[in-house]
Amino acid sequence: MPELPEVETIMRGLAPKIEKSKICKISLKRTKLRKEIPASLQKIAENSQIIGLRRRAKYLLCDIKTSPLDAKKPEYYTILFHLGMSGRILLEEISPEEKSPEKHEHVIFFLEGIKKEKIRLSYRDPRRFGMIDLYKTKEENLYPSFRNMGIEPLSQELNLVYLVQNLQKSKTNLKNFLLSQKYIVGLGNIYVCEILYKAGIHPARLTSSITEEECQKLLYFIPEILKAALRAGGSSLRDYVHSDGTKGGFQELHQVYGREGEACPDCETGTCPGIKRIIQGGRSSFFCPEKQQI
DNA sequence: ACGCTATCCTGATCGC
DNA sequence: TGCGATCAGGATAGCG
Repeated sequence: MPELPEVETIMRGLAPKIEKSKICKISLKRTKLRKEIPASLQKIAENSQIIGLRRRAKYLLCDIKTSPLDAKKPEYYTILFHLGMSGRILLEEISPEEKSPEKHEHVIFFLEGIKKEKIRLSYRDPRRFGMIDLYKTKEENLYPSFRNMGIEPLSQELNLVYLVQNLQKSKTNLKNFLLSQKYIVGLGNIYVCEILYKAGIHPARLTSSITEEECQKLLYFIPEILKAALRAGGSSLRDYVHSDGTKGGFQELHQVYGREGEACPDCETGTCPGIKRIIQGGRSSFFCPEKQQI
């Protein structure tokens, strides 16, 4: 389940290898993922140059500059990738003919790097929860996914005023608030569970009941957990791997996620009953009933 | 307008 | 051993 640290890690691994590359050919094996891949992708992006890679929320964005055949001005587009639950983007430095597509390999980009090397960039996604889309870069903020989207958790925008105001505005519990992408982006089930555990706040607490002191803990642990996950290269549970196929290591550092029944790492033995699991909004929440009281 | 629920999908795992 | 049931959950349409 690629969340902010996983997408950022993939982006950082990919960027130095494909920036300034030319997209020579795009091979579409299946066009229906979570939504239809636009039919214009090949026409617009083939023969374009990759200007840069970015991450926004859990989206990986690839900025391209087209190469019109006639004397027209180039146009700037962004190819958007979302990895859903099981998406991977894998980079291999091989010629196109050296490898036939694997199962669940839906799209393959054949690139030529700055040193004329051949690069095969493939999008694989067994569960097809991901998406690939295209829009004009300057119209990015009109793109549906980016309208009404919250702020980046590692930016200065995440501060006490912002958090207090939005917690008051919201009428849900803290787990759903952090997961919704409406206030803060990039957090998924794993990191929300880990953040609430370290902050010592029960996931079912109503947002309106969160004190200023608790806000300060959230403001500390949201970036802290994300940065620790980035240092470890993300969390590899099922499908997530880096663009070179290697795994992240943060799953070893999960304190509560997926650890129902285990002892709470922060509690002294005795009264703590260990990690519990509840369902909120159809999703598992892992927490310590001793540290995180309702 | 907001919050909640169902939906999409397949591989891994569990229980009989 | 085999096979059906269950679980995992990000974003979003649709409902109340």
